[in-house]
Amino acid sequence: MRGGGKRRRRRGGGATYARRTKSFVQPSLLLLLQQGEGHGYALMEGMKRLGLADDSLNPSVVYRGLREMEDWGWVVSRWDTEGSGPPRRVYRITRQGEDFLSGWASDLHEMRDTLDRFLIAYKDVQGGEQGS
Amino acid sequence: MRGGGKRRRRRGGGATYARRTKSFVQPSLLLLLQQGEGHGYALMEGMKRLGLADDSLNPSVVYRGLREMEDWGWVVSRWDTEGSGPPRRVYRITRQGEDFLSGWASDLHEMRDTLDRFLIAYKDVQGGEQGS
DNA sequence: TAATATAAGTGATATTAGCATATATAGTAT
DNA sequence: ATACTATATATGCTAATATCACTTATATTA
Repeated sequence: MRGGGKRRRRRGGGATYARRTKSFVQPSLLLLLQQGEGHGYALMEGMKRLGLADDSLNPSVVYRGLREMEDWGWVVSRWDTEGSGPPRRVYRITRQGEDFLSGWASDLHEMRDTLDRFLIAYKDVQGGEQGS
Repeated sequence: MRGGGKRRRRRGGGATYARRTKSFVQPSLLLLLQQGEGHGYALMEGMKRLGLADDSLNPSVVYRGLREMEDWGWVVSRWDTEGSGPPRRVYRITRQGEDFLSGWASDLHEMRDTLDRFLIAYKDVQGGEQGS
């Protein structure tokens, strides 16, 4: 579990591949961006809408997550000053980002399977020894 | 997701309830201990056997996880010098530990559901735009 | 003009994970 | 006897990650 093995070679910006399974925010952002470009605030709302985050999600996590991914080349951004309200930094996913998301998804799939094994084992134990 | 809400009151040892969903090692250890007492090394093997960890699991994570849980009162330990090989520190889960495991399990259940939502959404997007 | 919603950030710190290494006991091979 | 291997527990240090508290700014509404 946990990414499966020691693929710990460093990337350009200081990130490692091993971090892929850890954060859930970044893959969620990439997932939303694959459905069309968007800015931080809207993406944050989108995560809540899809049930990928709740109100405890701090905006700083989103904004930092996006800037970080831009450093790595998974997304690119531009300023949007049209419309009302403060200017928005609008992000678009890159080809690299899409590739990375794909790998991330399979790691998360593994993680879900591990969680399933845990939950099944837990239920088994619970069922088998009610009044120890 | 991520434990649902801001239940961030501090515990005795400095741990927070919010950490519950994070580590996967400690709930796994408690799960194994619910099936009978055991020492660190054996528990580590047990985790691998159940598919809850792979070879990348560092023993220090297990040993520190156990000592930490002893500080919190989820487990108690004794030395076992019988049998061959070096002495083993044998752990047993406490009532408190069982209660905590139960809450941990429901957090992990939530987490699995969130992962499922992500994976389904990802599959949908993948299916809908093959040649963008 | 004050409050609210929207929007994007930064600085500092807390938490968690991982790597490298140390120590020790007992069994097996040379 | 000595070296090697498996078992067993543990600590120090550092890297990675998450979270908290706070700042800045624009536009709308009361």
